[in-house]
Amino acid sequence: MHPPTVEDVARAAGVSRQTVSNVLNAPERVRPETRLRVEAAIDQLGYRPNRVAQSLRASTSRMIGYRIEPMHPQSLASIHDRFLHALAEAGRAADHHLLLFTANDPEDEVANVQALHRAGAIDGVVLYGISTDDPRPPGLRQLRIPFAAFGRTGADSAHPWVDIDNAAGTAAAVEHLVTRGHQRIAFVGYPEGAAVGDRRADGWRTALDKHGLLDGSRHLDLRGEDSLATGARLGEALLQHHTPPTAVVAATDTLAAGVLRVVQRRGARLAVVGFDDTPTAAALDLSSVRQPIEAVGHAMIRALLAYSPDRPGPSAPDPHGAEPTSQLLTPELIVRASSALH
Amino acid sequence: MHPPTVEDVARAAGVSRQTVSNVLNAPERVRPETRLRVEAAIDQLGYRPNRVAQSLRASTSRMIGYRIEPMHPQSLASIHDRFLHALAEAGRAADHHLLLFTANDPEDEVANVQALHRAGAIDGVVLYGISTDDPRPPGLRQLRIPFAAFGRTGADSAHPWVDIDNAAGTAAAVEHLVTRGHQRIAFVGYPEGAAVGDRRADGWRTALDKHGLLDGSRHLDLRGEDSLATGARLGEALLQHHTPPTAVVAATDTLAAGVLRVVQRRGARLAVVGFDDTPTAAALDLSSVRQPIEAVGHAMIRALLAYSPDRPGPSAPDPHGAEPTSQLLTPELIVRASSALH
DNA sequence: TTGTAGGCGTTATCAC
DNA sequence: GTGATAACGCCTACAA
Repeated sequence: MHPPTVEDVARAAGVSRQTVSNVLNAPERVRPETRLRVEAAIDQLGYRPNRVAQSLRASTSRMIGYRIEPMHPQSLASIHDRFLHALAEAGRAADHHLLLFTANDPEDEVANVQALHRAGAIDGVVLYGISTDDPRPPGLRQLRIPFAAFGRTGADSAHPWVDIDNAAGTAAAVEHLVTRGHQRIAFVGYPEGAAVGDRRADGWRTALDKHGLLDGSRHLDLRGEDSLATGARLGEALLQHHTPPTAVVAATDTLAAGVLRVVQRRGARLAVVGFDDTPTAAALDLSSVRQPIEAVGHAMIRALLAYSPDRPGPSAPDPHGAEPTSQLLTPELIVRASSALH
Repeated sequence: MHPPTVEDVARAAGVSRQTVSNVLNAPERVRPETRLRVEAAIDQLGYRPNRVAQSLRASTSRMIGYRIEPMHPQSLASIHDRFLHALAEAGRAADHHLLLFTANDPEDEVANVQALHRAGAIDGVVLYGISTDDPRPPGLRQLRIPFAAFGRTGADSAHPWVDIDNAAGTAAAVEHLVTRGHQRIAFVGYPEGAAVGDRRADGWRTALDKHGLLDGSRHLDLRGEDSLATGARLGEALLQHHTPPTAVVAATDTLAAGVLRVVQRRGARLAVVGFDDTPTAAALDLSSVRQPIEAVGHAMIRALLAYSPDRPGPSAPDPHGAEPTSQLLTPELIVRASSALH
């Protein structure tokens, strides 16, 4: 009726509980013939070690917390789905599972993580959508709760993080456009101050400068919130400029889609490249910079688990003092019609 | 150092462990003054009951399994993100959390659910994307693992499910279009045989019939796989028909987006309504039928937990024999430019 | 090589 | 009203 326990397996195999445990955790210590008998019993009963009991015993839940946010309605589909799947897949490989929770804001997230951690429900947490002055890294560090962050804050980076090279992404977009003959290439991005947005702007600026095109394009740097409407508004402004650009690099697919809408409505000729390669980009035939999100997920799980070894013994070096295993991954440009037709 | 336990609280409050437990689980049994002292100690130490120990003790993990699928690349952003958040939120209200796992296919999913269930890691599972002949409901039923399904299979419905009224959704789209004066309204959907697709086609057909418009539109019923390319191809076919429609109801936003692309490319006048109200719909200014996905999430958690009472004692009636608390929820049409301009 | 004992943190049961 | 005892299933010493 109830799932079998070691006890049941032991009885079935005619050995003691510990022999069963040894077969599972230290097979070399048990005589082959005994092992075979025990393994047969395990198979026959369909025995699986009870994870809850294991967790209690080891004071390790093998669970990783993750806050699932309500989707921002004004923004397009994010790459969130892909990221979550990558995390789950990477976790599986390390015999860890994801535990989803909700929160109202970053402070609330820290509080909920602390509660879950104290309750032994999670060993650590993966942070998504890090902002420049994100309160979560310092908060969790102070609580000594293991975590890994997707993205970097402004100053603090003395904890595991994984990030994509945003500047390299926009730079690749510029390279592509320059190769296709564009000279005046605009940038449409977030307001200055957002770390991700600033890095994407940097990549655009640096790549232009490398080709000696910065002087002709520097004034074509427009910013606004991440929404379709803003993209459309900024696109409009670009088209009405007295020296309009022939191409635009956008900081997000959402902004790019807004620009694209204006372009199509006006029948203008303006190459557009977005960022994130959301499903919408494919739908719009929009060239976009694709984040290697699967690799990010795997790197984050690795970093998190390295940061918080299974059982930090008292003699082991303080994991919080160890050098974090952080990584910067390079995105890839996906070229589609929006930048390749004219 | 380590999180405080009942023991610590008891010591701090000068009572025994059980009194602490009573304060938490049967407050009426403890003298008010003692209770206050214990509660103060709990607050001061920041004590949280260890969920793992609770789970072991109660043989209930208060975890709900959920398979996270890799996103289908050819399809647009799904409503998956919203759904997951709704589930997590609803779970929180019931003191349950979601545990994410991966699987290669439905059979593998059942196997993984069984493993997790035997291991005591989950109490039940929420099924997403049910197809007509889905192997998961019968499989899980046979394993006596509690579950709730988003969607219905062909025959079997003797288990908790929540579904949206797909026919009502397309019918609402038709009503809207008829009100705006359209007479020939086409349908673009999945190949026949898919339960969801068939129901959406039914709604279209029935609504047309109600207005006596079915004869003029019956031939405008095109099917194909759920992709942008297919949508574009079918849209093309519709435009070149000798009696072309003036409006189209699509079974998904993906198909609708494909149609829309052709419409814009050709400058044709054709109203389009999609289904799912994905973020892409907003990006394309595409009217779309929106599923009340938050309500679905809540209903599913309710159904699942009602289906699997906390501790099904041997004397309790077999939960698998109880009447399932299933629900059909009505979607809502979101009108945008794609169907409201002309 | 195999078996015996104890405890991870919680709560239900039963005395006091 | 409060406190001792036992048990959930597992694993890690230690002993045989």
